[in-house]
Amino acid sequence: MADPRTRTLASKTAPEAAPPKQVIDFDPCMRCNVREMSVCADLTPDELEHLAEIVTDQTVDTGHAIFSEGDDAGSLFNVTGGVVKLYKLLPDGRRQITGFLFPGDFLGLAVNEQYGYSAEAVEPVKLCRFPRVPLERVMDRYPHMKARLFTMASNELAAAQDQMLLLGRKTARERIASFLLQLQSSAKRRGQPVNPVRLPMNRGDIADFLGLTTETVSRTISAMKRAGVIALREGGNVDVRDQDGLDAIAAGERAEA
Amino acid sequence: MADPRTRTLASKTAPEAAPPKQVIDFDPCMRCNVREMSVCADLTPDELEHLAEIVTDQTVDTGHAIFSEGDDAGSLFNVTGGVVKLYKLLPDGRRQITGFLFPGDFLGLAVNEQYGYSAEAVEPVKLCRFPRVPLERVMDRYPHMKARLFTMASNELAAAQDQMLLLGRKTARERIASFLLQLQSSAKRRGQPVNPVRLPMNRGDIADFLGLTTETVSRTISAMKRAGVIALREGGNVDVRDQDGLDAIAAGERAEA
DNA sequence: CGGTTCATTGAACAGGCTCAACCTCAGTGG
DNA sequence: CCACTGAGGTTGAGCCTGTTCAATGAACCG
Repeated sequence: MADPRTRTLASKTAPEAAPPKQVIDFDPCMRCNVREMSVCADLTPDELEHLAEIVTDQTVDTGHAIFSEGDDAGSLFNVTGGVVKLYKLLPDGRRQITGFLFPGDFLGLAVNEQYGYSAEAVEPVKLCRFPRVPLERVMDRYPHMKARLFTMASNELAAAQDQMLLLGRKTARERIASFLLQLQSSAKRRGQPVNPVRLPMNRGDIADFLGLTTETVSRTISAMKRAGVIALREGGNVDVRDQDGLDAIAAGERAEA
Repeated sequence: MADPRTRTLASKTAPEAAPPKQVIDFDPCMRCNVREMSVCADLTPDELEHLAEIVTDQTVDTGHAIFSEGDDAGSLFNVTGGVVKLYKLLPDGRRQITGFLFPGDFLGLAVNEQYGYSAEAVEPVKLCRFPRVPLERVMDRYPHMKARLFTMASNELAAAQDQMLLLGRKTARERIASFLLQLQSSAKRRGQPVNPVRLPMNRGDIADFLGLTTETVSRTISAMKRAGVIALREGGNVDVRDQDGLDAIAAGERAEA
């Protein structure tokens, strides 16, 4: 059994047959804290082992790039800790953040062999990295992993359509409220407290996500604070004081208040 | 063989075992004029036959809905003629068009059993309709059809990200120019003339796609006409007179002119 | 501490919106 | 044949939301 990654399935105990450069750790995927909500959900221990053979862990510090638009799209990534922002730039530097990623989310889908957007750490990030080619080989063996990837891409597409509605048609106040609700439901999905809402990104990032300026974001948040809908906690986190009010604002009702 | 659509694959000649209501036409997919650029590209005649068993043709008139947001997502569709718009609404009627679809494009992906957006005919549309459940059965047999669907969804996602950049960060002039370039490249991909550009949708639709108002769309087009970048032809089609100028405007260069 | 980054607030500005009038054109019916 | 109608498109005038420019405050850190 020269290569455990060929179609002849490797036995469960094959560390001695691994590439000599490093000892393969079969455990990281088994121990993965976000597996159940990631692209790796529903995999059998057997399948996880094959994944573990090709995966490498990676850490990225705040403000550092994971990859940049136009880079060769050599890998897919799964966020296991921290927060990532995805963005596109115009030649003159205007920036649009297309999404924030949290533990369990994946990134790296590309259409033309190249990434269509840049990815950067909002706070210290832990990732697992799947080199594309061997990953595809594994997924060819396990179609339901491909199906899972497809489901997650579909969810991303739906989120992108919501964001288009926000960017094209909502007011600044509605955008901020919608954003807070997004963070709440994202936290809920990951089993984290919905209140207070953690806001790991700075005002500039929020602005570039919502199609506004930092000043407008700041002013709008201040106004909602003044109105008693939210309150600011330490660390810049947001305490939602009037959930119904927030929901109403996001839905486009409640012009004042 | 009571039902040819069970997992036991139907033989090649089974029209007598078909539902009595209508004679199955094995040809429509073989004759399909957009197959090569659709989700059905690269299928073998054998696979096409199985598709043909579940597909039904459909026609939708201008202004009529194909489905609406919240409907049960029972089918996927492939556009074979005409133009479709996809959109989302806010409770007060504000509308964001998330995309225009042309022959070869597909629609109907859904996340929760329900469509997340509405689809309507911009001009008379011809569709082929794949009921979801039998389609998934067929795709389970032919994984590369699933792969093709995944590729097209990825392309859609990339387009959505471009659109977010447009909606969040581009000026009205840049949006119009980008839109015209989009139509050009879409026409090119389908082997249609790039100039003049056909504009089958009205000003209101363009506005709701670009996050503007009809007035701003109209004024901006008039300004570009005055500047000699474009000219209007009959049918509302647009003749691009200065392609470099249009490219420059879309890229954010050229503040005046 | 001094320096740097991020957030907040103020004042003036402007791009695109709102409201409104008018034009064109296709269809329709007297 | 022409008047009438209605929808879509264009243009104008004034306004408003969010931007720009600028100053100040707050937190962090070597």
